[in-house]
Amino acid sequence: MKFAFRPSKKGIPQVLGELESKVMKEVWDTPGCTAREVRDRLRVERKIAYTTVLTILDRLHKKKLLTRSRIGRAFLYSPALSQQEFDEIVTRDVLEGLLKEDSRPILSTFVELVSADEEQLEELEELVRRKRR
Amino acid sequence: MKFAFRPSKKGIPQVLGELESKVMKEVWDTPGCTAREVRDRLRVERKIAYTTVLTILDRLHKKKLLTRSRIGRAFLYSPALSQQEFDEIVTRDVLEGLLKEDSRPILSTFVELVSADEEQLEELEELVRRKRR
DNA sequence: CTATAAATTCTACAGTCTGTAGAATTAAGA
DNA sequence: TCTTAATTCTACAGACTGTAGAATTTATAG
Repeated sequence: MKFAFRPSKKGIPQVLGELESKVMKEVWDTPGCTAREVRDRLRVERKIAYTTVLTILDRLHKKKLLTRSRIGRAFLYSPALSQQEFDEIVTRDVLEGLLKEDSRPILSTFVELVSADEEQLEELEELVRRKRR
Repeated sequence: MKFAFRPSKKGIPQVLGELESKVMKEVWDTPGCTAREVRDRLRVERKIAYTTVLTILDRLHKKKLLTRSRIGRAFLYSPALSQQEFDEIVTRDVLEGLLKEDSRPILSTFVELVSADEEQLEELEELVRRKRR
C-alpha cells in the first residue's frame, strides 16, 4: 500500500477519501456484498448514484483493498484486509515513516503526548519493560 | 498547518512536494533571499523557469511557511519556522493524529519498532522513567 | 432463442494539490 | 520617460477523489 496520512482527519478518512471510507466500512460490515447492497446502504444517508458506488468499489479493488469474485452477473466484494490489519499497517507505516528521521525528538514527543494520559503512560512503561528483558 | 504525511517518502517531501521541499531548503539555508537567488541555486541542478520558482515561493507564503518583506522591487523570503520547529510540528501532528485512535496497538507497534535499535529503546526507557516521577 | 432487466465498463467532468511556465503588468532607477 | 527586473495573473498537465451518464455485456425469463 502507499498512502498519505492526514492527521487532521479521524479514522479511516485519515488514509482514504470520505466516500471510499464509507464504502470500506460497508464492506467490512458485510463481506461478500454486492455493489447494489453497498449502494442501498449508502442511500439511507444521502442520494448517491449506483455508478458512483461502482467506481469507488472498482478503485478500492485496484488499490488492492478489496477482493471480488463473480456470482452470476454481479461481483461480490470482500475486504482484502480486516480493519484491524488495515489499521495495523497504517500505524506501522506511519511510525516507520516518522522514525526514518532522527529518532530523538520523535521519542520525546511521543512520550510527551502519551503521558497526557496516566494509563497510557503506564501501558507504555509496561511495554518497554517487557522488551527490556 | 494542515498537511498530508507520506510515509513512503523521506524528509521534508513527506509533507511538501519535491520542488516545494527544495525551495524550503534553500530558504532555510539562506534566510532573507530573493526569488532570483533561489532560482539561481536550483538552476545548478536542472533547468527551471524563474516564474516556476516564484509560484512555489508564493504558494509556500500562502501556506504560511515563508514570510516575506519587500526590498526595492523584490521580495525577501524567510522561513516562518526553523526546520527544527517545522519537524517538531509535523511529528507532533502525526503522532496526535495516530493517537486519536485506540492507543493500545499504537503503543505496542511503537515500542516494537523502537526496540529494533537497542539504543533507541534505552532512550525511550529513560524518557518514560523521567515522566513517571 | 431472444428480449429485457440488471450489472459492469467506459468516459467524463469538477475540485484539490503540485509542477511548470508564458503573458501581462508594475515599478525602480538611469 | 524608457528600459528592465520583478511580480502577478493565468493556464495547463497529472494524480487523487467524488460524481454520474452512456454504452455495453450478460443472465435469465418466457
